[in-house]
Amino acid sequence: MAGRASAQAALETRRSVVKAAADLASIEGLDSVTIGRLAEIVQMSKSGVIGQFRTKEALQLETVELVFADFRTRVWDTVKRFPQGLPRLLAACDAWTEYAADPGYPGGCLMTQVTYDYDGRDGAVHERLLEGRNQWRATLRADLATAVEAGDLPEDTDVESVVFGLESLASFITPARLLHGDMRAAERAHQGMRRIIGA
Amino acid sequence: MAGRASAQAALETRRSVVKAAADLASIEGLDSVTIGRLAEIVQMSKSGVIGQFRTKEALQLETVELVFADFRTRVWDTVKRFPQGLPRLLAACDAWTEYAADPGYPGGCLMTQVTYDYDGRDGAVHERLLEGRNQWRATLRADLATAVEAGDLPEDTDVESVVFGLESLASFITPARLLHGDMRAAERAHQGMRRIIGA
DNA sequence: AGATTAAGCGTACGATCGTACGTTATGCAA
DNA sequence: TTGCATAACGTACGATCGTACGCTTAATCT
Repeated sequence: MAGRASAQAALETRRSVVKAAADLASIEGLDSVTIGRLAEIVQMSKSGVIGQFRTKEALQLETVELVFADFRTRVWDTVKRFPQGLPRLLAACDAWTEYAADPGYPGGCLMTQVTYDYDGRDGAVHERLLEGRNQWRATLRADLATAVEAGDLPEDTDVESVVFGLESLASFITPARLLHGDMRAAERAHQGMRRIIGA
Repeated sequence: MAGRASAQAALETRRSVVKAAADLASIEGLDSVTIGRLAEIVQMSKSGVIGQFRTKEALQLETVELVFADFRTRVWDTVKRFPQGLPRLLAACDAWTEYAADPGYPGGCLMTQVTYDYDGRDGAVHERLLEGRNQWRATLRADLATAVEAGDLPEDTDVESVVFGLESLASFITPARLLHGDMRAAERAHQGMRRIIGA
């Protein structure tokens, strides 16, 4: 069935391609995702796939956007109603570890995968990734600062190091699960987070 | 200069290829390393490069072997003289974070890179990686168990979760440095490790 | 109804991928 | 000194890569 000019159907096509790209990327890395393999998965021609995005980098960027959207939905949306400070921080630890343990992608948490894939590269994906992660870091920092001000955390709390620790623990859930077969990775990460926060 | 049959010279060639592969892999991932690019770097023909290893997977495995050798030299060899238990564990934290911060590869710690690249894949590299990492984990577990027995750590220490925490923190040094530009990532990891251990 | 727009297809391109093969040149053993 | 093993070469192969182009077809708008 060639050539339905319905903008709505096209949008659905885009989404299915991006979803397939995310699935593949979670296993092999976003940079190893190939137009040809995507075309096979979504049962389209290569030109039909790339035609939606004009360039591969645009497809990668839209995939990253999906990752952020997922993270926002699964983590931020369940936490934003909590009062800023220690309560929201602890709620974030819950939602965050839960998300990393069951991210909805076959190869584990795509946020983690993309982070380690593009940390040492240049380009638009690297830049967008950094921007998105910084937004989350800012939230964590705000919660920590508020918690310290409120007296819920010790005065000498090293905010930057705590943020580092939380991100570390969340990021190791995927390899612990996939490589070492650790099915309790999420709860270990959660336990570590509490210890790092030191509440 | 084609065809020197000196086994010694050939060994040097192998090493230079593997070294180049490690350098490249630290940036783009081991799976993205290409015979052609390696040939360019070491100034050889593609067939000359692959001829040393017969297959690309063999080259990848030998590269992983180099990574383990480096880790052994830089971390294990500097801590193995310490008495098993808390002293060796703390020494390991020092050497480990130091290594991750300055691994000698342009794209950061290759051990980390390979871990996140192959955690969700099948194959010989995945298997070898798991084996190598498990060896290190066994050492950490032994130190923790001894430390608990000796009364240096609390009785209720969750050994497995502490191991998880230490590996997490070490693994996030590279992305913190490369992505977020955090030049103090190693000391943050070190600080976190002490907290996780809870000594 | 006719014109316009755009989704998706098919084909083709130049590059590069990993690997196989035969050749050449060298060092070492007989 | 002759013969053998092998390091490295050059070439070639089939696949696959990302992308460009033109065509067909269907939905939308005048």
